[in-house]
Amino acid sequence: MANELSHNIQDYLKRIYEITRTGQKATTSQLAQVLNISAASVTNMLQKLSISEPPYVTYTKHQGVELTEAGRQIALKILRRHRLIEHYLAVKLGYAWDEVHAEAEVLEHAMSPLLEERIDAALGYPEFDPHGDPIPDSNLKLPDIEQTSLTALEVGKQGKIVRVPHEDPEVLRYLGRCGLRPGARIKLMARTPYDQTMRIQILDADEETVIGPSLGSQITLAVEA
Amino acid sequence: MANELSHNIQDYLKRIYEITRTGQKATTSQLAQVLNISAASVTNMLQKLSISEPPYVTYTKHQGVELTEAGRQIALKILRRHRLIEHYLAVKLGYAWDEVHAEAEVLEHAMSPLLEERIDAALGYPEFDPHGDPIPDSNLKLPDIEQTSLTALEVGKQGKIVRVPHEDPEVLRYLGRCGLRPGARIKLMARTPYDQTMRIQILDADEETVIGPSLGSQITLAVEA
DNA sequence: AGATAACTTTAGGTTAGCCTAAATGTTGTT
DNA sequence: AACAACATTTAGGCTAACCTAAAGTTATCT
Repeated sequence: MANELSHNIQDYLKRIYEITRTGQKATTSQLAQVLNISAASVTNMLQKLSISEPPYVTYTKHQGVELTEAGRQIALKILRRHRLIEHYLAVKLGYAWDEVHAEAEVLEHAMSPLLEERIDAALGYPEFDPHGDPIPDSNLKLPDIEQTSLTALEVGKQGKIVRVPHEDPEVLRYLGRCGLRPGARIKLMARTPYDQTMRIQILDADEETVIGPSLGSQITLAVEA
Repeated sequence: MANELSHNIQDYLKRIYEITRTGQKATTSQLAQVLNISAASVTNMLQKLSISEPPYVTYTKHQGVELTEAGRQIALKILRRHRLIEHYLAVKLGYAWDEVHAEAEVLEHAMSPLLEERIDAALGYPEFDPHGDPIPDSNLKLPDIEQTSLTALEVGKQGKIVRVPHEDPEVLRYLGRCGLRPGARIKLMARTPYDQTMRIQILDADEETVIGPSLGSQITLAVEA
């Protein structure tokens, strides 16, 4: 299993990375949901990934998985490709903000190291993709910056939107219409006590919009002083 | 089987197209060789392709296959993508002449119609790829031009190299060193009687080179008056 | 603590695409 | 026209990923 991992396995590792980024373990059913396959199939694969040589995840029954260092490297490599492709499509081929994800999802598995390098160079070795996500460099190091989610922001504070990772183009377009795009500077005006609905001012456009916590938790921003 | 054909099947159809382009049928063993799999597996697949709905090939035992119209459409679509990608990589990402094929071979199966259109547009809707191969347009029509192979050229006549379809980068580089690149104008000076070795003058570079019939038959050119 | 709900695992099965070995068919040479 | 050499087909198997149904485990609520 050492040499070329299947697309499938790469996808598993990518998803596990995404889920565990915040520190929690990735559970069987979470993975079944995001991969849109049965939980039984996930269990099978997780067991395989944990006994492979090298192991890509640490697995404990009923407890979910975490990535090993080997697994993390793979996940970061895919992530790098994904974000480079997104960036490239947006900048060089005129893709809309909401069209890049689906295309990148496929191309990330079909890309040679040479193409990765050429695209990176053509973009001038960017640090962030059009969603605002950081792009791991060729040594798979991520520029780590301090970020909060919109739900964690204090009322009255302001920040710049850095990431809007939703995969659904419709949601992306909706957020775009609200002014909630990567790069936009916003200020949290109010948060209602029980349902945590937030009133937000788009600073540069002089507009206001409203967002609930389920979407808001997925919006990442860099807090401004 | 009507909707999304597997990469594998697309590859089969592409190969059959290439082999049958000159009018002959594609045999089991020819396919086994170019696909680098066993003849038995090929037979299996050909039978599947001939009884699918719609059928993609017409198959007669021991006689090989030909593409149906449905099969031809698929093959041309792949071919179009392959050549667009080759062209794009060469022109926009600085790929060398011998690096484009391998990358295109993978990407052609991972490309959305949108990407195909964008790349086509970015290149200005080209008619030929960097190997000199014609690119089917978005309706899958090929610009058909009169071409001969080097082995069929009369001694003393001259022409422009249009296609050097060899997939092996080493061979491509070798041909390049000899001056036998797409676009080069050449003149056939002599052909030896028994082994058909050819002496060729590279017109614009004022060089001469020698080539045997096995390689020469793969070089396509447009005869000049 | 016991019951139920929610989640996870096991067991057994499917499909696509490949393989090898053995059987059968075709063709070219004498 | 026979037969060797080669090509093709059949038969039986393998692996990767998926599935469903049933069994087992953990968590929650009273």
